[in-house]
Amino acid sequence: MTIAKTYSPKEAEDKWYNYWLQHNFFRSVPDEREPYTIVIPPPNVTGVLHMGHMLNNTIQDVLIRRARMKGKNACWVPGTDHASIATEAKVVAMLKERGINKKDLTREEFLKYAWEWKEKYGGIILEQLKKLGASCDWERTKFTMDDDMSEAVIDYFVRLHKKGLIYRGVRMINWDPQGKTAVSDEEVIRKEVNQKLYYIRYALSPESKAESLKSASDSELATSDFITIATTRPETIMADAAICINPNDERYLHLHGKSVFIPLINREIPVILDEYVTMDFGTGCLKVTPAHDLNDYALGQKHNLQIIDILNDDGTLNEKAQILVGEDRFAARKKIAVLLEEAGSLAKSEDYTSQIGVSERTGAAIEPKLSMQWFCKMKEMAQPALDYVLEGDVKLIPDKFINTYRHWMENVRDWNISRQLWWGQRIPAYYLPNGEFVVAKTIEEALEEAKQTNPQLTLADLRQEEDVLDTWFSSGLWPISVFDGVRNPDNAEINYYYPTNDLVTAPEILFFWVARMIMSGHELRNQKPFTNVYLTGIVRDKLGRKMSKQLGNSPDPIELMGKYGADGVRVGMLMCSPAGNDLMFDESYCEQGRNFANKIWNAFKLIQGWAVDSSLTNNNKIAIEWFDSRFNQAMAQIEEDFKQYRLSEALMATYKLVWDDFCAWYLEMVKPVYQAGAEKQSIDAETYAATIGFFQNILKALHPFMPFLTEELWHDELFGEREALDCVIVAQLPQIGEISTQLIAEIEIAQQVVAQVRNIRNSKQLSPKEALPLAVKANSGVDYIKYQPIIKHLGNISDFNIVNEAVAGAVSFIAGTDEFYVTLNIEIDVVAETERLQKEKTYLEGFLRAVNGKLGNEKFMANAKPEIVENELKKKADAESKLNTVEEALRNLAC
RNA sequence: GGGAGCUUAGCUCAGCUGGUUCAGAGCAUCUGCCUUACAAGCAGAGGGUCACUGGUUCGAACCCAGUAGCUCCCA
Repeated sequence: MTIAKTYSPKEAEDKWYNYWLQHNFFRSVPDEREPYTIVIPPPNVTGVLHMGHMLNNTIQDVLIRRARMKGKNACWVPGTDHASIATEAKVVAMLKERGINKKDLTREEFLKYAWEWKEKYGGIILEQLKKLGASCDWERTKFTMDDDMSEAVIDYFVRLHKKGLIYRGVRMINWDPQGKTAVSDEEVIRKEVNQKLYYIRYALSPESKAESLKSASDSELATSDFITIATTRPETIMADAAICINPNDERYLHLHGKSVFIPLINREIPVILDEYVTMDFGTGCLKVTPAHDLNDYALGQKHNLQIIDILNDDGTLNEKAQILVGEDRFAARKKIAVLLEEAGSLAKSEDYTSQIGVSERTGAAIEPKLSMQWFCKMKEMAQPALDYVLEGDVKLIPDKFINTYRHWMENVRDWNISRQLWWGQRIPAYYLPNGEFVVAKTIEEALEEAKQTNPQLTLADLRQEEDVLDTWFSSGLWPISVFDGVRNPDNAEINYYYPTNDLVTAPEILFFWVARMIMSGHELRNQKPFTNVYLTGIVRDKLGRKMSKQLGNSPDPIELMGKYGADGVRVGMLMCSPAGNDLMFDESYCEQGRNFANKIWNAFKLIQGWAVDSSLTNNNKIAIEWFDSRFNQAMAQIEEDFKQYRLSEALMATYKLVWDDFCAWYLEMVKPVYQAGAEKQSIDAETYAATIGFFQNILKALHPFMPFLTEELWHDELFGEREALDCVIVAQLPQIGEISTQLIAEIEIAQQVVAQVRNIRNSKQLSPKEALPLAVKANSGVDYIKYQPIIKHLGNISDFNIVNEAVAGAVSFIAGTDEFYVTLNIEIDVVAETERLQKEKTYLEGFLRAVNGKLGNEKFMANAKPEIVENELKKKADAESKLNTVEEALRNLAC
């Protein structure tokens, strides 16, 4: 391999991704190994890759690659969902550009265009995932509207309907006037908006007026002539069915049993009494509009009020409004305010902020609307789905989401599953001429069933429901349907892969999706769909704002990978992503990732420059033994981090192992002194072999995080000839070997010594090239002779002596509990040195006091666990020993 | 309005069962270095009243109560 100075990811990425594909490394088929399965949260087929996907899929890829390297049969199933509202909206827009109006098309014609659109743009996001390195089994790619997937959805619908879990009914639903469809409660986003609160006068009817004269209070809100209501929606007054007041409201006692006229259209409506009305909001008089408000609807039901729906499906006013017919609801609001003003019915208007619901998909203000819809009963389905989580069969990571989950599941309302769209699975309900319907998988089966009540019926008499099912209804089956487990519940694949292991998704869709998969898993298989749900945070910019197209604060993932390399971006994403917490993303994390890749590249370059000289003996036995221990220690730590899904910590442990332990210490310990003129630097055979072995293990440890760089280096000739299938992607992670904690601890002291010497050089402005003499007066059991070569080499020490007495006139420092002396050729600043030592002495004395305080405290001795007491005793001994050393050093300085 | 969570260094976060020489990491900052792997680097350093107030305890970043600020979910 030719040696570039820096790692350039571009070629490596394309090369190795294709290589992996060619050799089927992502492919999984059931075998005798333990399966490890992840199903991708299917991205919206209309989508393009954003930072949320990057995070989500990086995590999945790390998990799946690691599983593969642990000998599991790793299967990551990719795919997309059909996103009915979003996709239909895009197709409608596309048609509009071509001058085609959806209304002029039949359902079949429209679907043809929609599929055409899907074929053209639908695969983009999956292609983008490949750039990231996603090791999905692409042969398994699924789309929620594939024939088999749709069939599963229909089967499931029929099944739930048979069990009485699906019903049809009139309900107040969330209507999206732009998408012209109902949306579920979960798809409505609450938004704070500035509105106006209009105060409108309703005239009392003549007989009401005559009577009320007697009892009228002097309230200006309700004189003998009118009462005033406050509303944010004056355009709906034409749909009013009553005015409601609180029976306890003393201001309005005179209105009990009276009636009033709606302004402008002069329709008479009753005044009703209900404690529901808040007396201190607005005027205490509430206009009741059952067709256009959820609460008013309930009130209307209770008081048996008329329902007048004055809105069309697109949000314009219909004839029932009598005035402003054909105007959009928002235009009508402005116009009616003017009309009311002119009519003298508008008392005043004031600014008011309140929350309104907007459609998650189209952004349109949601219109509460009465409509016949299909519903899925949630109570029965929610209970077992809640139990899976509460009993720990399904683990939410982090577990703080259990509370949220429980709260939602315990307060869940029936799920509106019908959508007034064409793009999706059409509900398999068939209406008979008499208005009844049958639910069946096909029209033929429906006819069979219908014939049981009316044998005369033919296919032509049946009319299929126009609505399609909510996309979540199909994605709720995802972990089962991708393995064909709905249609063929006992097939080999579903039995092998299901339940899946880990699901990686966003907390935002805990209910939309996660809960519903648990429900369908329970319903269809009496099993959980997955064991662990890893909930990622939302990717925000460094100001904490959610990344969005409108703000333009989201970097383009593809450009980002071009700039920092896929590995760099993966590292960058993971570095700042503790589970369940939002991450404040900043490009500098990717930069750090890129720098890390470069560091590894250069460490490799160093080793590449070595050549074995068999005449040399191995002087690096301790270094080798030490790094071996450190490596094993780190691997154990990383294993633990993964068990707890602390991915960012696992990455950081790997990062430090490579950068600090391997590059900064190990390589510096063993690296041959530069031999001028030599093409390669001579090194003994044992050190060379050990180092290459370490490097290879490091590549394995790094691979899940940085697949491309590691694969690139894995195939270098440095490691000898490789078989075609000998790739790090399928290499097995090293077994965790023995860890000598003593060796690690002692090397740590040696490292401290080296750092202190360097520090002295630095602070005295001495050149690193100037070798210094060092002496140690050891109280501890550390065998410094053993570490002498390392300390001498790394600290650039001329002589390293072990002494029994303090060295006069030297700068001293403490490492561990031992005192070290560096003799300098320059005058020692006695004052500064004394001050430094004095400071240390004060600290140690304080520390010792605290420890002695504890040990002298009867309650502490009585209550603390024995090992804690023992520890305190050790602290005491150590501190006393150090204090002696410092005091001695001070005495030395004084003379 | 109801519920949940968060607040630790300039930034992003660890800190497990209250007890290690426990106040940590990475980045950023500062100082000195173009030292034959790497300036995308090396060597070293500084930086925190653990949001605030009280309580429990021999001992509190950690447990409890209250206060403030922030975030999310539901209505």
